[in-house]
Amino acid sequence: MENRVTAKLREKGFKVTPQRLAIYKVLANSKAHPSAEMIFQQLQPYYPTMSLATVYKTVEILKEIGLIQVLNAGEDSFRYDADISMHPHIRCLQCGRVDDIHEIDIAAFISQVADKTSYRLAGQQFYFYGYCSTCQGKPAN
Amino acid sequence: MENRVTAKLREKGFKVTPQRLAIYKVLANSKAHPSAEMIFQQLQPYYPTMSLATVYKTVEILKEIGLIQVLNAGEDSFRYDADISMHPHIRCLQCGRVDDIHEIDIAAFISQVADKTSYRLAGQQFYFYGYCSTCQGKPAN
DNA sequence: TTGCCTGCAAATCGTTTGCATCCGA
DNA sequence: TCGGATGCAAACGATTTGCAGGCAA
Repeated sequence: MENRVTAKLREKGFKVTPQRLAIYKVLANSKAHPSAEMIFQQLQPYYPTMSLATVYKTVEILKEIGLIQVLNAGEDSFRYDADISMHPHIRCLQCGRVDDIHEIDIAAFISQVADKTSYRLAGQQFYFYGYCSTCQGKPAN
Repeated sequence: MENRVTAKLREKGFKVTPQRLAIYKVLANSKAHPSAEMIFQQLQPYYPTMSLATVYKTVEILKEIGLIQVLNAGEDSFRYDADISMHPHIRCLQCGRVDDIHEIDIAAFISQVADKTSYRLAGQQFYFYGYCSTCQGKPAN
């Protein structure tokens, strides 16, 4: 896995640093779609001197070279996902968690859009909102 | 049109002010999905003393009472849409404009998701990205 | 060795908040 | 009249930027 990252970074002319590998690793091993702050917190124990700025600079690079995708699920911060396959996301309006939705056939939907629009399509993101199974049992919202 | 806004505001216990009507009117008459700043700029000539804070407070209320929806098309700011029907949006990666996509059958897609997820669904947003017809003719990206 | 990278701090920018005054009901 | 609304300025929080020292190649 890190071979792919290392290769891609070198291929695009970027240096391979421990920080960059660590940040990618966090994303690749997580299903939580962490924000920059969450990545930072998670690496804090292992890279005590790492800066939040480095996290931001790194995710920007990882996005540019196509190793991750950026999510914007209506929150005040961005989230990052190392799973670059085309899949919808869903965010719990109560606890804020963001989950993947897999095994959905999106092709028909996209080709419909491609037919209707005069834009040349380059990408898409689908966001659903609701209440996760844990939060459905809880009180107010 | 403003009757509906007036009625809804009163019904929910909010006062009807010129600022609120003006802000809604801007949204209702626009296809551009303006941000708070854009709404503010557009009203500046007619309401020179209006504050950006008022725009933010008002769109929050309009969203709460279901008169508008909030868009988050991967930019650094939110956009607002008085068309609360369920429709995808598309943003030009070159010039930044955001357009509606209508006449798309979304029902099948949504019911697929409803079947797959354990969430109780409450809403959704679909964003497409690409290059608008104007920008397709231009140079670099 | 050399230029890109990191980490720190300061700067930005969209958005929110506190508060005194104002105005719709 | 009176409580909610406005407008101003300050506060906030996420993200970006400038720069000096550090490290990958």
